[in-house]
Amino acid sequence: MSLDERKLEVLRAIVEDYVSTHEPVGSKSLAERHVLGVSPATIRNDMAALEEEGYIAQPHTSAGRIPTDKGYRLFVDRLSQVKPLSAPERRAIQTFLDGAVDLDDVVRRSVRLLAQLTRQVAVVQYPALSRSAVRHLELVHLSDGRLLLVLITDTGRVEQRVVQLPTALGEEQVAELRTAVNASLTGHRLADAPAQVESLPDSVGLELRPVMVSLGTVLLETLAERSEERVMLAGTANLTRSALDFPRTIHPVLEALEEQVVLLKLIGEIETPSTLRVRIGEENAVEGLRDTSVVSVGYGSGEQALAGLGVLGPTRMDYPGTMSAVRAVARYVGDLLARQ
Amino acid sequence: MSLDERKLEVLRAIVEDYVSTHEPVGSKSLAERHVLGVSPATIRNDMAALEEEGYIAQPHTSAGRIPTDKGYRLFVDRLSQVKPLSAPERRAIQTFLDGAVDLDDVVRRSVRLLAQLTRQVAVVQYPALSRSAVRHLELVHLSDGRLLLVLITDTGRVEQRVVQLPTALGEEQVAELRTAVNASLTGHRLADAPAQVESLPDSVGLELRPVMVSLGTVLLETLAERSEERVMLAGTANLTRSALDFPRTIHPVLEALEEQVVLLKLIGEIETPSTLRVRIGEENAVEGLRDTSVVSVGYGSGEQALAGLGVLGPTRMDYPGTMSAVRAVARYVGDLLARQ
DNA sequence: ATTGGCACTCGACCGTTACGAGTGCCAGGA
DNA sequence: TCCTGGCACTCGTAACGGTCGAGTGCCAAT
Repeated sequence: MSLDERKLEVLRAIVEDYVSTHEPVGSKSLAERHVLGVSPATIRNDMAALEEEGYIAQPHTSAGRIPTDKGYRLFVDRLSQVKPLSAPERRAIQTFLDGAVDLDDVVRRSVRLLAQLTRQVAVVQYPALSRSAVRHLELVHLSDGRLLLVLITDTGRVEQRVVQLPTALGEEQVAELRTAVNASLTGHRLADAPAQVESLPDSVGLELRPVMVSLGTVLLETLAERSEERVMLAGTANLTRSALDFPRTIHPVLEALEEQVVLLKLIGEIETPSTLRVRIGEENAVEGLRDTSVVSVGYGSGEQALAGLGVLGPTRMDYPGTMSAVRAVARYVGDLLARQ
Repeated sequence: MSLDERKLEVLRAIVEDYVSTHEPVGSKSLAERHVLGVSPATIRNDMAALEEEGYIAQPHTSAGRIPTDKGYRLFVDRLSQVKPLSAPERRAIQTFLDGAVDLDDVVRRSVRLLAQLTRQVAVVQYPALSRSAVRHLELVHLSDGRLLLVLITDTGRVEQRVVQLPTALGEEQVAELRTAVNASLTGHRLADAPAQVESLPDSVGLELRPVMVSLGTVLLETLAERSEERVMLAGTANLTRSALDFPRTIHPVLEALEEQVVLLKLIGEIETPSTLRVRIGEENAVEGLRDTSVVSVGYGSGEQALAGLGVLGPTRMDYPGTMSAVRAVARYVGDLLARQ
């Protein structure tokens, strides 16, 4: 039970060495590479204790020790201090992101940046519709009794859906609809949309009410279906940099990454920005991601996060470095979107 | 030089066996599994000739033969007949694609479908802007002297860019701009946009001309930058299904797939629809895709292709099956977009 | 032109051995 | 009580050597 100061120090040393060398670490090399002030024999005793407690394990009898998920967890919680980024790194982030011309570009640039900085797989979620506000709603009249509904949010997201009309419309009627919809929704958060949509039909002439109803339905549908759905991925190739990272193959990992739902589970579900979350190995409920860790965080300007972003890599990753990179990128992206 | 009928038959048998077993094929097993009417010894002679001509090769002395890129090429050009899809497959494609609600959805569904049908990596390019026509242009006035330009094409693609205004504008002025821009561009193909944009400034009042100029500039920029740029990928996990498929690792392949430019080179550059193109191994100019083949085709309703789609897999792939799946999906997608 | 026979090549497989990194334990010392 | 050097032990890896067999090329006979 008792993990005194030195044992923790030994665990830290094991994690650090294992992360950098990718090989089980033994008592002798530990004593050489770190200033622990004791002999290998003493370290061996500590290691035996750490193994007893489940923080480290031996791949086989005559090998050194590697950290377990539990060991990494302790390391992340108590032993690591967030490594600040270097000045050039900060500058690189800034200049790279500042060049973005629209939301797509922001997301694309940040996900690439994150992949490059951490040398891992990066995931960035688009700002959730429900947490954005309506900037403008546009109705475009298509040829045959159909209407294209274009929704533009204050974070720059654009969603479109075709609405099948119950009756054909004239241009002036479309204009009336457009005015009414914008009057009641522009500036409002989309989370409040259901209430607003409720009262929409009352704002137009009698003969337009059925049209307004189907418009409202489609709007709510879009909100429900696409609310959190979009994510962007980069750096998949980083998974294969060192073949030793994954016991069997990376197949299950790639499969998991193809599932949007899974990605959203990993990155999403974030309420307040800038609270880093680290999920290590088995802590990922997803089968197939048992040998990976996920570092994620919410981004956004205000109190509430707009969406999440993060990084996925082998359990054996550089946690301090990854954590600081993820946090830094999230901050910049949040600021950037606030300035839009 | 002379490749008589039987030698071709032997080559076909070798390709078919190698594709299905993934192992070098020898003369004896060839004689057993195929009705060639001759003894293994004769086949050996033919194989020696085929090797002499460069159509097959031996991994090492005491092994069977495998096809070379040149061998696959001959197979694709002269020996394979496109395998028609089964009725259930056709139906599956139809029902799966018909459920799409907008362009994003169409692309997402087709790329997944293609990956699933071929069990390989699928790539679908968004309809090229330059080959689409303008359905509507919307201008949304942002707070501080900026304008959001939203471009909607007849294929359902939506692009947006923020325009930095030289001077602040009133709502009526924005309306004037909107009317003018739509009047001159709606219905026109975007390939003709440069000419149209030229004359835009003349269509509005004097004081709006500088604004119109910057608007035109941004429009052309968007066209240039994003014209062909967007693609969607699926089925990356299929690369790892059989570890034997790639001599070293799939790392270079994954890296190549991360580069949009590379993907566009593979899938794009297509003028007429429904002409299948097969690029085998070394024929891909891209370093890192030397062990893969790409089957691609243009899709679109009319004479000219809107964009391309295709599939990437190990050189040792089921060419007839892949080719028919790619062609079928392209047809359905083309029809679907024409119906929009 | 085709075929059966035959000698040859060479990678895959398997058991043996040697090596060495790393461990656990123990007895002696601070 | 805690630390340390010494030592026997374990076990995975690498290297070696021998066998096996699939597959070949060649040749003489049909």
